[in-house]
Amino acid sequence: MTLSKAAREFILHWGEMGNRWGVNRTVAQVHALLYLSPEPLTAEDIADTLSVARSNVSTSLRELQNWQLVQPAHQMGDRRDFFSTSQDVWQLFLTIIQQRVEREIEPTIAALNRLAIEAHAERQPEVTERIAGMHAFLRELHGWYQQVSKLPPSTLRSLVRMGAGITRWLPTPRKTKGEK
Amino acid sequence: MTLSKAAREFILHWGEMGNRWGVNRTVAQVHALLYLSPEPLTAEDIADTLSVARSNVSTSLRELQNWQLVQPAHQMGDRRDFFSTSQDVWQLFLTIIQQRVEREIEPTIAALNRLAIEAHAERQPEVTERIAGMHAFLRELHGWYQQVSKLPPSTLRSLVRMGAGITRWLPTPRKTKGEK
DNA sequence: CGGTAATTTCTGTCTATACTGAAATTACAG
DNA sequence: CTGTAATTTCAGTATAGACAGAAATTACCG
Repeated sequence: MTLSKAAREFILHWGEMGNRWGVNRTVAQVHALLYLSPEPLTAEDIADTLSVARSNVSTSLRELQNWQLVQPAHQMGDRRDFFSTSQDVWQLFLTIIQQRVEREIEPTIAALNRLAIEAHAERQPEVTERIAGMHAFLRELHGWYQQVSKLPPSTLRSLVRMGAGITRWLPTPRKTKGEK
Repeated sequence: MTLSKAAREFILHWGEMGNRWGVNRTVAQVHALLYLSPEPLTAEDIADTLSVARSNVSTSLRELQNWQLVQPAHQMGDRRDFFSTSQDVWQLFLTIIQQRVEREIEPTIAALNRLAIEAHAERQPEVTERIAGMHAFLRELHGWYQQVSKLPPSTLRSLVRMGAGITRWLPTPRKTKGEK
């Protein structure tokens, strides 16, 4: 399969972005390709299109499936696996956040909890204070995420669209533009 | 300078986290150390404490200053630079987000804008559609961020504390727990 | 049961980046 | 200026992680 210039550049840019956020470049590229593709693709399609080894694609697809970003599907009369990803960007975004929260934020909160206790036992008031501060912050943010992520997508999107305008509706209203 | 066990583990964990999010491990460790330290430290303090080369610390500090996370300071009668970082976790968080938005999100939005036009010119309706979808999503999120990041920290924090409870106050109220 | 297509796993190689130590530069005191 | 402390730059080395290709495994056909 051959890519248009725009598609190629999109995939390259996505690989680059992935890299900056700690995601393997090939993994990000495979995902970008699937995102662009109107139909599911086989691993071989992907390898050919991106010019990477078949085995590399296999590993990347596995990784994307672990992240729940890519699903395999089958077609009648074809033994190969076809892979696809959601084309709903919000859906993708929420999945990625959810995974990173589970894999990184939650374990970190647990670790900080333990370390705050340890620092306290070691009689290190400043260190205890800082670790506890970070711990409280992550818990706060995590609590917010937990609640917000459970909202129906439409509510979530309107919250985002509202932006800071939200403060307009709060019980102790802030000054709005134009007021003195 | 010698670290307590809790401090050492905190720094190591932070380095690991940095790594997962595309930040150089040493850079993250230097920042973690400064975060824990009650007073500003010299580059040499840092190098000794973390057991890395003095030059490596120099580069990491430069990087952290570029990210506006670390500030140099001077003390009377001492020619050395002393470095410190904010101990306000919210402050740190907002700075990091701001930097990543400027360096990565904004350029990506610009690139997607260009690529959507290009894909359209290439008569690739599906590709155009997908790129435009991603573009619209990032713009939406970016607009939200722009507004919210300008709120006074206290307002921001109460929004986070409120979590999904915010929906309670909206003009077209959603069902709240307990209601039918 | 073979036989074959598809896929995964594994091992060695390669590459990008982190890191060190030395050299160069800067800043400043006397 | 000259000497010394502090810092940065730079070139070479080391290392972690990405990747390819071969071998092994799996799935399914007749």
